[in-house]
Amino acid sequence: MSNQAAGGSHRAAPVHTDPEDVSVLTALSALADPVRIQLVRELAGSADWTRSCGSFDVPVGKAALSHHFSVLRGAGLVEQRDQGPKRVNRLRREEFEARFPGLLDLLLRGDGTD
Amino acid sequence: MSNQAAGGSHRAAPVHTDPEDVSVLTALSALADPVRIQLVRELAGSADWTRSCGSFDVPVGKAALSHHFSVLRGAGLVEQRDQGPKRVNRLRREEFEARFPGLLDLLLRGDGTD
DNA sequence: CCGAGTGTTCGATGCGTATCTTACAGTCCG
DNA sequence: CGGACTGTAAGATACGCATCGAACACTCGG
Repeated sequence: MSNQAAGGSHRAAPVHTDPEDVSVLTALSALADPVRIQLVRELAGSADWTRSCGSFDVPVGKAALSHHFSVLRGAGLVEQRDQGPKRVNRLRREEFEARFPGLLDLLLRGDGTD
Repeated sequence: MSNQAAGGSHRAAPVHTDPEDVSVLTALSALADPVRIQLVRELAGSADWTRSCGSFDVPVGKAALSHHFSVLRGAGLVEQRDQGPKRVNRLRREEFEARFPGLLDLLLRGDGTD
């Protein structure tokens, strides 16, 4: 069972989806939700691997939060890594941009119009 | 009752929303639906004002179809005009592109990946 | 080894919405 | 006028999904 080398965890690694394998419908569905939009925006304003799941200021419980991150992973928007007891996140900017050019920019440049 | 000059109708004119007044969330929600994606794509492949609502090859009844067009109007994606007994459509490409740059292209250039 | 902290999973619930059927309102043509 | 055609409106239904509470799994520090 040689798995992690440095700072690894013995937990089930999060399942990631390559943005290249994501359909337009899946991408749009993932982003068509107020909570997930907020997550992506907040994540975009932070450095990679600096935000744990619980560190986001969203008005939902942790169960729903976990679900939202699962959806974001499935859409190739977020990458997660276990760091001690926490699960830290990274927005897959370049990869997602390569698959859906301009889409992320739309969200991030998005006015408050919500 | 002098109302319309050329080819007018006495029906309640469809309510349109200016793309400028559409939120990102509304736009994404409108496009996060298989039927509406197909409508937009088919509409994009046709000349303006040449397609009546019933001329689309979608697997839903006309009631649901009417609803979908209502959503597309509300997202500033489609403009409608009454032409005789039919209601003809036009994709608001430029206006929508100005509000959400690249979003329509994403859909239209979208691979079959659905 | 225990306890605090973090996140996932499961079951249940509520709400939005996509859908259909039916009925209705216009428009046009004969 | 009457009938065919087109689209909307209203009511009913069903399914998806966002949410929550509770239980569980894992990590780390005393």
